[in-house]
Amino acid sequence: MTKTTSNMFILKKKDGKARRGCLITPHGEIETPIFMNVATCAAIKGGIAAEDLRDVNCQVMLSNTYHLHLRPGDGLVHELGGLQKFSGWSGPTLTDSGGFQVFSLSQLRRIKEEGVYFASHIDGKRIFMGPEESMRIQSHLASTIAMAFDECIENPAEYNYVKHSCDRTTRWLLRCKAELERLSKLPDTINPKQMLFGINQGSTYEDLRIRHMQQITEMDLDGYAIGGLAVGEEAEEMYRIIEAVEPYMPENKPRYLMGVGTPQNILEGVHRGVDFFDCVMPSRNARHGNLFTWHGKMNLLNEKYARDSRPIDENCGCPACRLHSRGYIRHLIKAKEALGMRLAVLHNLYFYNDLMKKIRDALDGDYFESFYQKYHNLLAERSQD
RNA sequence: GGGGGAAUUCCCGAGCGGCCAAAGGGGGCAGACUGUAAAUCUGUUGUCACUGACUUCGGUGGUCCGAAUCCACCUUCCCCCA
Repeated sequence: MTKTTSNMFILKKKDGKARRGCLITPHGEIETPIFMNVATCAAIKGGIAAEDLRDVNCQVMLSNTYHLHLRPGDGLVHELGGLQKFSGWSGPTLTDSGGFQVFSLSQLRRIKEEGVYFASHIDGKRIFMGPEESMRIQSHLASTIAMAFDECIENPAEYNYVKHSCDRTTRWLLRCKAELERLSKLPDTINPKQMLFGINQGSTYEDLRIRHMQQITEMDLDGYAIGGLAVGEEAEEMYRIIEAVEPYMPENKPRYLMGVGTPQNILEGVHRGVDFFDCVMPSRNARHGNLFTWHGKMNLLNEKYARDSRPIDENCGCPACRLHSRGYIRHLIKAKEALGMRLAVLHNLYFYNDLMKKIRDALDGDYFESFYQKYHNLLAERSQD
């Protein structure tokens, strides 16, 4: 892959395992630790536009290869200028490879050495996706960061299956790298500096995790992700795996814990040396009335909030909290007014991005450890407010 | 004025002699959600001293071992004919 100064990770500071960094990309700088906002189909569900992402202090928009390939088609997105022009989001983007769908659409797929045969969840049509297809689609989408095509295994998983799956994921990674290098040289490639992150698998087996991490870090990629966690195992087990595998991750490359998680999970992840996170939780839970605040979680749909004139969180500067009461937003969600979900999603995304900002501030100000001690349990509790 | 039909638990609506505290929706209440097949899914929704008892199917009375279900009258509503 072409190496230029525009794709560079700078590790600014460390506090224990926790890292404060910056990834410089052609689409802007990404201050880490960071939470990426999930926009699977090139939009955050709940009616959130690119403009709103700026209001909510989003740094990176994350979209999905599989979903955009099926609809509207990656060729169409390419014609319309790639993900940035297509969505109106001009900042950095990351595309997930479709590997997670191999797992989440497991009823509709068959895995082989060459790739995965899916049945489209939209119309049942048979489609094939392998490493080359995933890279071609992501190249069309022109994301800042492309993810390797992997198999995400549900936990618990059988040791031998995991071992063979990891080896296949490594072979797939080699093919991803070769294909993306080829694609980046093509004249109609929108983002010739597209980065590639490899993905570590190995379920909950520390030896397989380490072995696989050693395999993929030999390839000198732009970043390394830990995948296959928060998919059925206990949180403590997830932390154990991160701790086991972290020493084998290069210091000078960004580290991404895929699909994680709760505010508490994220703080624990940072504490263990992770830089990048993403999760559907803030947006999905918001749509269902579950909100995150600095005094714990709350279910806004609960009757006790019906006559509550306070904002969701008094310490929040999001568009919902600046102007609206709990009682009002609760009413909107219950009445199925689109605005209700929108405000709730804006709040949760703002909260997550604000959490990351506060974590970065704590690292910059050398008080991360006390920040961690103060919040790592509080964030998981139910709000008593 | 004559003829016909209907009234069911918060709402709509099924049930038409025992297996009915009464299907199914809606609404209410609560829970879940971790690289989004998710504006979804699950539980619960008469009362209580809750593996049982009690009250409930427009009202009153009756038939029957037993009635939301059958009969009589009453009340209200709807439709058709005048």
